[in-house]
Amino acid sequence: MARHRYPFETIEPKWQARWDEEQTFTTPNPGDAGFDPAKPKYYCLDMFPYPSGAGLHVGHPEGYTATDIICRYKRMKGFHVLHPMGWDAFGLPAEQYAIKTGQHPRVTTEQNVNNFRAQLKRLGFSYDWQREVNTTDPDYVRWTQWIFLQLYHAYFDEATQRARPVAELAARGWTREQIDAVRLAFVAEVPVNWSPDLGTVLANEEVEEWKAKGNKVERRPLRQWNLRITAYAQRLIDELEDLDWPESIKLLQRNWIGRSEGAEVTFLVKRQGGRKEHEVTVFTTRPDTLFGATYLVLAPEHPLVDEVTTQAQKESVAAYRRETAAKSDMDRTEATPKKTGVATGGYAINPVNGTRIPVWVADYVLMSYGSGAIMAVPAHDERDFAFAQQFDLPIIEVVQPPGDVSGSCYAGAGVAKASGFLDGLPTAKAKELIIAWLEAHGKGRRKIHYKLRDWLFSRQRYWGEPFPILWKDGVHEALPEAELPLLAPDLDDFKPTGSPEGPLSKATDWIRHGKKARRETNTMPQWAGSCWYYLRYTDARNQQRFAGASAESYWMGAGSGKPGGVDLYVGGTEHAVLHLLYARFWHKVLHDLGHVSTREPFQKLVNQGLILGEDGQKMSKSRGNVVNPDDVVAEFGADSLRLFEMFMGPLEQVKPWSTKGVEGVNRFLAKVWRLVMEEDQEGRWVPSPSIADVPPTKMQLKILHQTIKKVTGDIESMSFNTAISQMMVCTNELAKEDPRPASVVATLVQLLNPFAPHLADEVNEILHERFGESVVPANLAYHPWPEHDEACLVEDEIEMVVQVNGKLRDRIRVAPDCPQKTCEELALACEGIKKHLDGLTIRKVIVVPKKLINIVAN
RNA sequence: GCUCUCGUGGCGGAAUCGGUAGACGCGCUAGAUUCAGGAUCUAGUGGGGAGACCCGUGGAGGUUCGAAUCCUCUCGAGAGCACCA
Repeated sequence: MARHRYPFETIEPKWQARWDEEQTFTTPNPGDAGFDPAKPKYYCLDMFPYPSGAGLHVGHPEGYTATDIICRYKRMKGFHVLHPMGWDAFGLPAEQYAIKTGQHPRVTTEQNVNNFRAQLKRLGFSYDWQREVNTTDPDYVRWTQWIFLQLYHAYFDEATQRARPVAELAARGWTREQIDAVRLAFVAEVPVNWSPDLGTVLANEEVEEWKAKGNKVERRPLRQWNLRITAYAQRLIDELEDLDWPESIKLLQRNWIGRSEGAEVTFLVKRQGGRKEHEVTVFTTRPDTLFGATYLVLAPEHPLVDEVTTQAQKESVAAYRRETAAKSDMDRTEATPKKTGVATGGYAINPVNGTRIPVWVADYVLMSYGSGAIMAVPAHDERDFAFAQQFDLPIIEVVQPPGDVSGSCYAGAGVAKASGFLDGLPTAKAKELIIAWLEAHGKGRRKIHYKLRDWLFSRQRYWGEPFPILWKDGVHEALPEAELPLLAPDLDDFKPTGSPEGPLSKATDWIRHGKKARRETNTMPQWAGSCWYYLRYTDARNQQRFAGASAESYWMGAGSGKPGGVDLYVGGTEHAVLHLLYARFWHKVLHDLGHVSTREPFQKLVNQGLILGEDGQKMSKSRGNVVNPDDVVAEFGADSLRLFEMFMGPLEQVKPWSTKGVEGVNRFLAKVWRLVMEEDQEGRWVPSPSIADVPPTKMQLKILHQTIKKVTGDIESMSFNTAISQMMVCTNELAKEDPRPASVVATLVQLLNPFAPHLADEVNEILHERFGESVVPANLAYHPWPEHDEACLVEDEIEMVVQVNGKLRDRIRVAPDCPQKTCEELALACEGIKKHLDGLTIRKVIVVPKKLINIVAN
C-alpha cells in the first residue's frame, strides 16, 4: 500500500481516544458542575439514524459533518452546545431480519448500534455520548408510552384550539361514549392497508416499498388506534409561518395538509318512483357554480347508494361496487384518463333551483375525502367534464371566463351567468352570496376541508412499543402509569400471526392483566420514537420525567419571539412531511398540556442533498456504485472524508461522489501538515525549520484576516465549500513563505479545527509544545474563535476596471479613497481607453467606488 | 397534468447587493526534482484567432450605462403531489 501523505492513521485514533478519556464534549445541564449561566445555548440536532445491518453510508456523514462544524465553531464562540446522537431502533427491517435468522431483534439491533457508534466515533464527531438515546430502551419506551397516554387522556377544544384533559369533560358530565369520541388517541374502524404476507397493516406511504419487495397488500376495514392529527390541521399550517425552514418544505407540508375553502351543500335524493327522501351533503370549493350542477356522484362506498338505486340498476351498481372494492386507493387514483361509473336511477334536487339531476356512482369520487359525494359541474371542472362527455350528460355553462376564451371546460374564475340571483357577480362575490343564501335557507354552510387524514397509529408487529392499554369487556382503559414501561414479552416465535391481532397475541400469559383485563396486542409504528427523541436528549437519564423541566426549557428555550426550540435541525428531505409533521403534532399536544415550553420543536431546518454515486446515479447495491465510508477513512482518513463531503458543493444540493476529489482535499490537509512538519532523509516527520516565532508581515496578516472573515461568515451561512476554498488559498500562500510565523499558522489551525479536528488538534499540539502558551493555545475545543481585524484588510492601492460601453478595456491602480472625479480622469487618460474612444462622444461616465469605471460613448 | 428546485469550462463548483464570469478543487499540458513515482514543487489551462481582438453562464426576447443575477416566453433535468371536488 502506498504511504499516506500525512500520518492521519496515527493522529486520528489518538485524538478520538483523548476526546473520549477527557470527555471533551460532555455538556452540562443547568445546575451541573461546569455550567455557566452567562453563556448562551445552542441546540444543534441531527436526524438520528435507523441502525441498519448495512452500516453507515456516505450520506450520513454529510449532514453530521455540517452540524459538527457548526457545533465546534459555536463552542469556540462561547456557547453551551447540545449535540447528541441516538438510534431509531424499532422497525420492520430488524424484525424481518430476525425472523429470517431466528435471532431476537434485540440482539441484532444491539450489534448494529455498536457498529454505527464505532463508525461515527471514527469520524470524530463531537457528540455528547452521555446523552445517547435508543428508542428501544425500556427507559425510553416508558416515556413514549407516557406521551401516548397524554394523547389518550386529552381532547382538542375547538374554541381555544388547544388540547385539554378529558377529565374536564367528565367533570362536565360527559358520558364515556362521548369522551371516547373526542380523545386524541382513539379506536376507530377504518379501511387500512393490510399485508397478509407481512402480517401487519402499513401506512399509505409504506405500501409501495413493501409491494415492490413482493408482498401482497390489500384494503380491509379494521379496528385500529388513530391519533387525531386532523384537529391540529389549521395550527400545523399557521404555525409554520415563523419557522426558519426552506420555503419548499413549508409548501410541501401545506400541500400535504391540503386546506381548501368552500361550502357544504345539502341535496335531497330519492329513488326514482320511491317514497323516502334522503339528504346528501356534498363538499365543493365552487359553490358559485351550483346552478351548473347537472348530476351528482356518490363514491361506491357511500352508505346511501343502496337507498337511491332503483331495481333496474341494482345489478349493474352492485357489479360496479364489487369491481372498485377490489382496487386499492392507490390503483384508483392512478392517472387513468378513462372515467368509469354507473347510473343509480335515483335523482337529486338542486336546492337552489329545484332542478332534478341524476345520481351516479363513480370511483373518481373518493369516500375518504369530503363527504364522499360531489355535485358535478362539467362546464367548470375537468374531471366532471371528462365524465359527462363519456356518459353523455348535460353541460351547463354558469361562469363567463374573462376575455373571449370560450373553451370546452373552464375551471378558473370569471363572472356568473345563467345563475339567477348570482348573475353578473365575479366568482369571489358569487361564492359569498351563495354561501349566505345556503346558510339562510338551511341548505348548506361555509366549510373548510383538509386533505390530511387522522394518523393510523397501530401496527401488528412484535418489534415496537406495545400500547399501554387494557381491554375490559370490550372497553379500553389506560394502563396505570406506575406499570410503565410495558415491554413486549420475550417470544420464541414472533412471526406474524396472519391475523390482525399481531404476534403479541401469542403471549397468552402476558396478555392477561389481573382477573378481567387483557392487554392491547398492537404495537406503535416506528414514527413514535422519533416524535420526541429531541426532547429526551435534553435530559437523557431522567428517571422522573421524559425530561426535567429546567433542562427542557433551557435547551428548548426559543430566542426572542421565536416559536421553536432546537436551534438547528439537519437531515434528509425524505422526512420533509411525515416525521416533521408527526413530531410537530406531538410537540403541540405536549405544549398545550403544559409539558414543554415552546409551541414548535424545530426553529431552523436544513435539508442536506443526496450524495450520488461516482456515475451520477443514486447509490445502490445493484448498480455497484456504493461508497463505504470505512474504506474512505482507511485510505484517506476521517478528516479527508469530512472535508471532502463539505467541499463537494452546497450542503442542500444533490451531488455526485468523486474519489479524485477526496484525494484533492487529502493533498490540502497534507499541505497544512507540511506547514509545520517535513520529512527527513529517512522519511520521518520532523518539525519544519521554516516555522518560527516571528512577527507576521503585512501581506501575511492580510491573507490571514481575509481568511478569518471569510471562514467565519461562511460557517454562519453554512457555505462550507467556500470556507474550505479560502483556507486552501491561505495555506497555498503560507506554504510559499519562509519563515512562516507560528502565530499565523496557529490561527489558521483554529479556523480549520471545526472541519478537520484531528489534524488541527495534532498540529496545534506540535506548535504549542514548540512555541508555548504565549503563541499557541494548549487546547482548541474551547479556545476563543479568532476575530478578524478590518485594519489588516485595508489596501494601499486597489485595482479598478475601466470599461467602455460595458466592455472591459483596461485597469487602473488607485488609492482606495481615491475621489470619483480623479478615478474618472485617470481612466480617460489610459492609453488603452483613448484608443477605444477614438471618434466617439462621451455621453456619461459611471464610477462604482472601488470597483469600476464605465465610460458610455457613441 | 399540477407544484417546487435547478441549468455556468472536460468535471464538482465560485461570483453574498445588477458591477472584472470561471475563485478553489479535480482533470489535462509542459517543466523541475527523483534510482523510481499513484510523492513533491513551478508554470499554463472557457472557446476562436498569429495578433489587436471576437465569442461565451440551456435557447429567444426585454429592462439597464452594465445581466449568470431582474422580467416575459421557451427548451431540458430532478424532486414532490397526483381524480382532493
